[in-house]
This record gives sequence, structure tokens and C-alpha cells, in this order.
Amino acid sequence: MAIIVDKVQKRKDIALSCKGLFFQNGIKDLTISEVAKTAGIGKGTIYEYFKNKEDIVFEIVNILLLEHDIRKNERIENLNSTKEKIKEFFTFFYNEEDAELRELYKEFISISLTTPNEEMIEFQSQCSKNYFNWFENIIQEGIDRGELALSSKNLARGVFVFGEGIFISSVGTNTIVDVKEEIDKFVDTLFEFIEVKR
Amino acid sequence: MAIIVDKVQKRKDIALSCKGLFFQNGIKDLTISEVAKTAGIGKGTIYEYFKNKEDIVFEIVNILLLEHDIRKNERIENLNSTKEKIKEFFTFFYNEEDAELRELYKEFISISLTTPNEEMIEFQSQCSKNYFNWFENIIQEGIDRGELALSSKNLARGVFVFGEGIFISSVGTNTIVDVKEEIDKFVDTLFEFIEVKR
DNA sequence: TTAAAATTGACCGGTAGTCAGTCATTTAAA
DNA sequence: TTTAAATGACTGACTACCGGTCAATTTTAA
Repeated sequence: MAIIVDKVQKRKDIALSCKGLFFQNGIKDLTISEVAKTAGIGKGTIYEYFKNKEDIVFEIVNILLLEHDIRKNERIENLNSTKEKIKEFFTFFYNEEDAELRELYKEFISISLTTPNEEMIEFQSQCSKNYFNWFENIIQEGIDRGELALSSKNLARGVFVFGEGIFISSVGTNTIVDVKEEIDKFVDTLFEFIEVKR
Repeated sequence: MAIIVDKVQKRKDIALSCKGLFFQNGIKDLTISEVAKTAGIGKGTIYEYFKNKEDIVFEIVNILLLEHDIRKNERIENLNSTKEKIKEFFTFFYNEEDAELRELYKEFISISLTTPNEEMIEFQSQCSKNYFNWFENIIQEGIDRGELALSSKNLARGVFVFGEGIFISSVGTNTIVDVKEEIDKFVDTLFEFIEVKR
């Protein structure tokens, strides 16, 4: 027998070691050779841990998104009002500190649109489900506390999906100048309608 | 002097001649040689009319989207209620007859996320602006007719962007089974709130 | 020592994009 | 009317390069 390396861990290590490279250049202008050199391993070894170039981005986003979720969870728990929680949820789309993940997430979306892969779809679906549940719970909580109207729950998916939409729009066009402002306007107005007047 | 061809028209002709190829195979699994063969011209000629493979998709979507807009405009004009108009607006995201354009639009979004190009951003921004104005007008009309509450107008961007979001979600995950149902639920519920009770 | 596991980079097939040359048509001089 | 010059359109062989493979080599535990 020989040493059995922790394949899962090494995959993560390699992915993270070239995170900056992907962030700066984007997947298009990156060669596997460069990635291998940066990771300090041979080109062939890359393929021992990844199916292809896209798979590396997948791993990076996977790791970063998980870390991001933990931070986000903590932040949201410390907030009181439903509106604040929902707004906090959307900060990902404009926060300076999430810029790197946002850039890589963008690449990931692009990949998953053209090279759909069973695992990626599964991952994205899982993320989507989690976020949506999270989101739905926040709204449900608001309803239970008598803050929101009952049928607000039916808006959960829509409001959740609104985030993805504003992201795609802000990245692909120059029509949305201030993402935060746009989000605030939407959420504030929506709350004018769904908040229960006492 | 020699022959002078209508470069703009020829660009369109070439693009449309290989529309089916892009629809069936997707940009990843297509070579310029195949495209040239399908178009019945030499490989070098492709580069006389297009910057690269992506530019061909851009042209196809450009043409198809314009045609689509005209049809959509007609349909919306024939509708009466604001709610129906808005729902009609979103049919693009699930309609069987728009399946082809939707597929190509998906490729286009993917391209514009990773290879941003001045022209593409301009095109997308223009589209986005047009659709948004259209959308805003529909809502404004509803307000003027006393159907909708005044501040509904502030929701325009959000509801508009919701469409993009549901598209990305439905394409990239398996969480949205029935796009039409999801859209209807969101719009119906939203209207419960923003419609003026008489 | 040994054998399995891990690593490697030379190599291969294939593709995007280039470019030197050809072709077809128009213009204008004779 | 003829023909030579001019030029835009077109072409496909060619190049540079890249993703991915694999036979050979190194590493490591037993």
C-alpha cells in the first residue's frame, strides 16, 4: 500500500490555491498549465482531482459559498425585523466584501448554462432549495409574528428569484447603476403592501 | 471597383443559415468549420463578417429577439387587463413556440457573462431598457385607470427583473418544475396586494 | 523489497483564427 | 469595343496553442 491522500481535501487545496487566478483572469483566459503551475503541481495531477477546467471553478464556488452561507446565517440571526433580514439576504449582490465570490459565481452561472453537468445542477438545486427555505422561513416568521399578511408566503419564490434577476441584470447591462438602491426600493415598496397595518 | 456586397445583410444571412446548428448543438460543441460548411462559405469568410464564434450567436439572438418583440407587442396590445398584459410579458420564459429563442438566449447570457464585449453590453442594456419601459408603461396605465395602487410603479423594476431570475433558476436548477405556475402564483399574489379594492 | 498509489510532462488530436494568394467584377484607358 | 488595371470578396492550408491522455517515474507504506 502507499499513502492514501485525502482526495477531497487536496481537491479543495488545489482549488483554493488558484482562486485568485480565476478571479483575476476569468476561466476563458486561463490555461490548465497556468493553474497547475500556480498550484505547484504537474498538469496531469489536475486531472486526478478535477474533471476539467470548469470543475475547478465549481469547487472554488462550492467552498466559498459554504463559507459565505455561514457568515450570512450569523448576520441574519442577529437581526430583528423581517425587512432587515430580507435586505441582509440580498447584500451578497452588491457588498464589497463579497466581490470575489460574486465574480466567481458569475463564471459558475455561465458555465452551468452552457455545460450542464449532473453534479452542478444538483449543487445549484440544493443551494437554491436551501436559500429558498431560509427565505420562506423568514417570511413565515414574519407572518407568525403578525408583521406580514398571510398570503405574503406566496411571494417567497418571487422575491427570492428577484435576487438572481437583479444580479444577472447588474452584471450584464449598464442599466442598474446602484444595485443596493434598486433592491431597497423594491423591498421597501413591497413591504408597504404586505405589512399588516395595526 | 469590384463587387460590393451588403455586409450587414450577409451577416444576417450567414447567422440565420446556421441558427439550427447552434440551437441543436450549442456553441461549445460547434466548430467554425461546421458553421462555414453549413453556411456554404469558406472558413475565412466567417471572419470577414464575425469577430468570433460568440459573435454569431449574438447576431442570431439579435435578429430573433427583434422579431419576437414585434409579435409580443401585438399580443399585449390586444389584451385588456394589466394583469393579463404582465402575464403575457412573461410567457417567453415557458412558451413552447419560444423554445428555440430561449435556448439561444441562454447561450447568449452565458457568453455575455464570461466574454463581456462593448457591443453586447450595449445591446443588452438597450433591450433591458426597452422591456423595462414597456413594463413600466403597462403598470402606469394600470395606475391611471385606477386599477393599481400608486406606489406599484416602484415595483416595476423588481417585477421585471423577476422574469430574468425565474429564467436563470428554471434553466440552471431542477427546483422550478412548472415555470408558468410559478409566474402565475407570483403575479396573482402580487396583484392581491397592489390592486385597488373598489 | 515490493507493489500500489501518486505524480509527471511529453505527446496527441483538434480547433480558433490568420494570411497569402485567387477569383470575379467593375472601371477606364486605348 | 476591347482589354488591362484595380480592388473587394473569398478561400483553405497553415500556425499556434490548448485541453486532455498516458507511459514512465517517483514516492511511500507495509
